[in-house]
Amino acid sequence: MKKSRITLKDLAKELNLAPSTISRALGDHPAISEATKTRVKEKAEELAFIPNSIASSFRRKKTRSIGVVVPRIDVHFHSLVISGIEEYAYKKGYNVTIFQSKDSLTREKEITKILQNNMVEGVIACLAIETKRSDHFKNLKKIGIPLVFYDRVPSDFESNKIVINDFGAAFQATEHLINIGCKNIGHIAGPQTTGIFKARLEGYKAALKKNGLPFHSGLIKYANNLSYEEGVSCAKDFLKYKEPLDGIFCANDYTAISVIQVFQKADYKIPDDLSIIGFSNYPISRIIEPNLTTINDRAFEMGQAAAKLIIRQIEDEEVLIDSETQSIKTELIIRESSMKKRAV
Amino acid sequence: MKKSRITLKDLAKELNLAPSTISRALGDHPAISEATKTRVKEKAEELAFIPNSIASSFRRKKTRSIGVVVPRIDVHFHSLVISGIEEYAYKKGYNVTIFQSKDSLTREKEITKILQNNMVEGVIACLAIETKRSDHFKNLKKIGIPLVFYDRVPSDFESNKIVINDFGAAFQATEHLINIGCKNIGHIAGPQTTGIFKARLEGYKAALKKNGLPFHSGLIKYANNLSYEEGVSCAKDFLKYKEPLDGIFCANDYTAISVIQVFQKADYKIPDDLSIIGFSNYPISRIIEPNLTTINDRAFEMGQAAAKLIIRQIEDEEVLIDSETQSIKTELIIRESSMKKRAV
DNA sequence: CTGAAAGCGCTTACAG
DNA sequence: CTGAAAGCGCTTACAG
Repeated sequence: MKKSRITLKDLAKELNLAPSTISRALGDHPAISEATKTRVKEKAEELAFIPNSIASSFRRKKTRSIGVVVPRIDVHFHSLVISGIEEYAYKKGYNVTIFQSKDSLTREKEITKILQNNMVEGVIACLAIETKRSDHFKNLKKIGIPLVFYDRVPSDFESNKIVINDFGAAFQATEHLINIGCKNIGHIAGPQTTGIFKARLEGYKAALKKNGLPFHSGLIKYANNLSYEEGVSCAKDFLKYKEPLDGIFCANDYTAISVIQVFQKADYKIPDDLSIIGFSNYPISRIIEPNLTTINDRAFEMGQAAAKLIIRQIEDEEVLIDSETQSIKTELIIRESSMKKRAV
Repeated sequence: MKKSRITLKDLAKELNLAPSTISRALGDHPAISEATKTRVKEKAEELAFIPNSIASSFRRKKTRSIGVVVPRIDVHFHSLVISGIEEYAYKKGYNVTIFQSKDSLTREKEITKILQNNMVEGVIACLAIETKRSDHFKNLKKIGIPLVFYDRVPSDFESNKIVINDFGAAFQATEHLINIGCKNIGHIAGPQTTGIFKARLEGYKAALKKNGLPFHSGLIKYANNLSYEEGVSCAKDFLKYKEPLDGIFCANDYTAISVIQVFQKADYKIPDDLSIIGFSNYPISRIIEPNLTTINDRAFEMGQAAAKLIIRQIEDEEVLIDSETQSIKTELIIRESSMKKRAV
């Protein structure tokens, strides 16, 4: 199947030059005369010479390739992050190789093992849900492969991180509900073993406290996967709460949509009777009726920032910074589900 | 930054064996004694030896890596396909490197150029919308890199393809509308320069014809991107059609959801007054109310099939098949938006 | 401005 | 069952 391809040496023979000269001419080395460069490049074009980048990578010990480990590619948030990574990496001449942990610790360990084999110059990762301790990533760091985490980041060792201010975003969302007049505000929370969901819950609580609103544990429902179905069941629980809620802040968009639908069926007017806010700005949030107020978590920008940081780490000879955390600015997108001011 | 790593040679010296023996022991070569294998493997473990896979790739001329070119990673359909590719490739020990054409022909050409440099052993691609002629992919084929297309496949040369039967799926969807009693059935069509959307339109027409329903050009609206917004505008046009429609088959889910919403606002009961079918089974289709009847296009399975086919092509020494087209079975998922039988 | 030479870390055909 | 040797296709320090 494979045809044998033209090499530098072939080109050299053809032109009566040394392979080293060809290599330098093609690489626009300043010491080579313009005349030679032109000759070489024309011949290369003519013979359809394509440099063997594997040989080059091997020789230089640089693959210009970065590895990305995500829980699942088909989760919209991650596909946006990957898109941002690819976008920036492509501009800088880097390849992006993707692995899915499927949220399995075992698989994540396998992947980090594979990634040690010199294939990639840097790794960007979001931890699997199952992952509590991240020693397997420490191994990568130990052999000198730069590492950047995003979203779910390790808490058990210092590393580069791209995050958003989950606490602040949740605080802002909750305070927005308070500002439009909500008094009984519920929260659908994600698994509290994951830092980001813990922070969202804390932000919610802090906003209540700051504004002198009472807090009852019954105002919080926990959803392990924050799935649409779990959202439905949380919303039904909220319906049974001792006094009617007038605001609900949800840790993601899917559960927020469940709340809209369940309360609409119970003859609540949204946003008049109940205001709802989600998190992530999924495409569905601007399609559902009423449109959903939500937090833009800027997944694409997170990906770009991660790529930028990892490439800087790869290319900087002297890295003086041991680790770096970048917090990406979020944005509260106010839509119909929290529009109306209510009488106070 | 980079620490210098242990090599085969280091291991060899340590154990007083030849590098070739180490290489074979680690690779479980049958000629090596069990005793030696054990010694070598233990030492390798002890010194945390990791084979340099770039050196190995270079030597063997095999990278165990496949390139994937998609229009956009963050389009759910493609992220599902990629997920399927990664899933199968991972099991087989292949890496997946991703490129986004952003639906730009120029960028797609750049990418195919990059892919010629020996980095990948095979390429899976979905053509950019802009791409009409695919000579740039022919170059890959010419230098012996196996190629598999999915979804948007080239019409100007023979190649391996993973597709669905768009004609048949559209036919089935339309006939389902007819079977539940619809008489005036509209269609929101995608750009007719793309084969799959043409086939969906043809399938729609064929079903009308077979069942003796009249066809008027006013029953078809064209949407270039099949975006939600375009869907809204098509739906508004349908509202003005000379007689009321009782069924609409849409070339994707987003436009179908627009139709649901626009007609609901015009006081249509769905599905009683109007039945609606989408295409692709996006997550939103089971969340929107009423739930959307749609075609499961099995994107994940397409990805798996593409990966399987490309790996077979890479590994088979003697390829007797010049090109192969696999058609993945689709499924009509009947939900609320087309549930009700109507009086005939 | 150009060339000869060494070598990156593996693998494999050949020899014993 | 093990080893010596050659070589994959580049790049680069050194020499002239």
